[in-house]
Amino acid sequence: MPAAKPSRRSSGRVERSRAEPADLSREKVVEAALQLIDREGLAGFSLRRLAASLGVYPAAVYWHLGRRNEILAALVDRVLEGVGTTEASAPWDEALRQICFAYRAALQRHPNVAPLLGADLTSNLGVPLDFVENVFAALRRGGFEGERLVEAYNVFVGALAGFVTLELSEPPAEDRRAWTEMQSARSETLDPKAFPTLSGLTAEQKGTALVLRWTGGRAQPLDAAFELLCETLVSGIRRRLRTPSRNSGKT
Amino acid sequence: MPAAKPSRRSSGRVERSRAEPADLSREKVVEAALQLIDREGLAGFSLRRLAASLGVYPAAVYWHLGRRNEILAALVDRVLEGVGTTEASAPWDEALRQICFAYRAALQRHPNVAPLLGADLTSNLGVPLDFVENVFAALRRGGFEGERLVEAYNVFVGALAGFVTLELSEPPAEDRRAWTEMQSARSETLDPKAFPTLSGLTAEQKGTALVLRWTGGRAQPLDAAFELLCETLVSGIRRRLRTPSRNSGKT
DNA sequence: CGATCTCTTGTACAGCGTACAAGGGATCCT
DNA sequence: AGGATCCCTTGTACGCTGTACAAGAGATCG
Repeated sequence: MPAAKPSRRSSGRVERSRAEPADLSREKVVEAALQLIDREGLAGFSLRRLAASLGVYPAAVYWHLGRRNEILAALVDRVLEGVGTTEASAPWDEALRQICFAYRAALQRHPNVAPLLGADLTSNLGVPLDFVENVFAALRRGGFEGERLVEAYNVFVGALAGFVTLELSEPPAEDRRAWTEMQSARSETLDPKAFPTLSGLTAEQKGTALVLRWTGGRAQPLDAAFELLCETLVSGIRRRLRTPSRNSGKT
Repeated sequence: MPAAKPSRRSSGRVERSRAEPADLSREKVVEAALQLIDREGLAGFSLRRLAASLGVYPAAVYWHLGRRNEILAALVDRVLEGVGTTEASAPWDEALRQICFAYRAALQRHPNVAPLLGADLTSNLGVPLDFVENVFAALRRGGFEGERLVEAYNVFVGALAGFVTLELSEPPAEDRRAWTEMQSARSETLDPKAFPTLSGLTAEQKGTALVLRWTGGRAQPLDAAFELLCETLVSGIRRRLRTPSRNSGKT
């Protein structure tokens, strides 16, 4: 005898008249997931909430997208769409710069997705291949081959993705205030004996320094640092081209 | 009427004779948490499992360490212990290099902790301040002041921490095989039209390239890439010293 | 000897990811 | 026309999670 209302053990569904067709699709679910995550953050995202936002039972979204990880991968793919595209005519270092800025811009549009890219190998399945292709292509145009090609690629991608994720990370939405207070207290009450350099910093400096800051990189983008990062990566990689390869005379 | 055994609704505790004193302490709990995370990975870590491994009810560990986030912050602090220390006599760029390698070595000892540092602002509370202090101190010794000091710091810390987290991230432990197959299938069946550069790579190259690889950075450390990253950061930051500051004539 | 403090027990709540049997409704085959 | 087949959704269930809190044991102190 099924109860008239689910009442307990929240079914994760919202009222919806039976007449409407629901009519889900992969794209619709991904779009709804993105909206939910933009609104509530990654922590506030769950299959049940996603289902509820579509007026549907959890297993329905499950059917279209599969497990949680696959949903997130699809999300990553959606967010990074087109991030790899560069002007084919651009010189290789210029192409790298374009990719840097496009990547960051894409994540700034959906900053709550950023954590997925920094820490979770799972979501790598979602990274669009043209992004990878174009980084490799640019480096090859620049003159990299073999081992050193992959090295340069890893440095570029690792530093870029890592930096952006770190920049965009936010304090936990729930106890945001407590966290903020604790963090700013920590950096105000520094023992000048133990931390001479740190205690010499101005409050504004501490407020924008990566580990010390008590606000996420959304409110305060680290634009100057990011530009410096790009230039550093490009020039460091270019510099590498000039150093002799161990195997230079081999082939 | 309490049941003789907890039986259902697993209490998260393991059998332990009442006589033993438990006798927890902050340090013991942190140590147990670290062991658990080393063994089972971050996903397999929960307050209940931690409590069980100590033969204690969950609320007991709660009492000593507080919420989950605070436990994780304590963990980060524990893992990064001493990572900041440099020879005071070392020139600034050498000090930065030392910090790079010490940071990576610390996380390689406990790779499952890595995701915490790349993505979660929460765990920043756990980063030891002497790490921050010494990066700042080195950069200041190098000649950085004001805005550019913080910029250089952010580039260094962001790229370093980001890269290492990315390098050490692993596929989800549960369906590791399915994931591996899917990922390697993806990079073998590349359309050479759409991805000419990628499909020209050897299997070994694809297996070590950051987004494409189907194995984590623990089995295959990206040593060469990491060294290149360090040199790139140091040289890029040094290069910055030579470029004129916008406000140069101001003060 | 009783009060206070420190630490642990025991239980509860709401929410989570995942799984699966069942069924409605359209479509297609014969 | 009627039945089988497929696509998609409903319902419900299981075991797990973080967090909370009242109650009590045991040591310490006045």
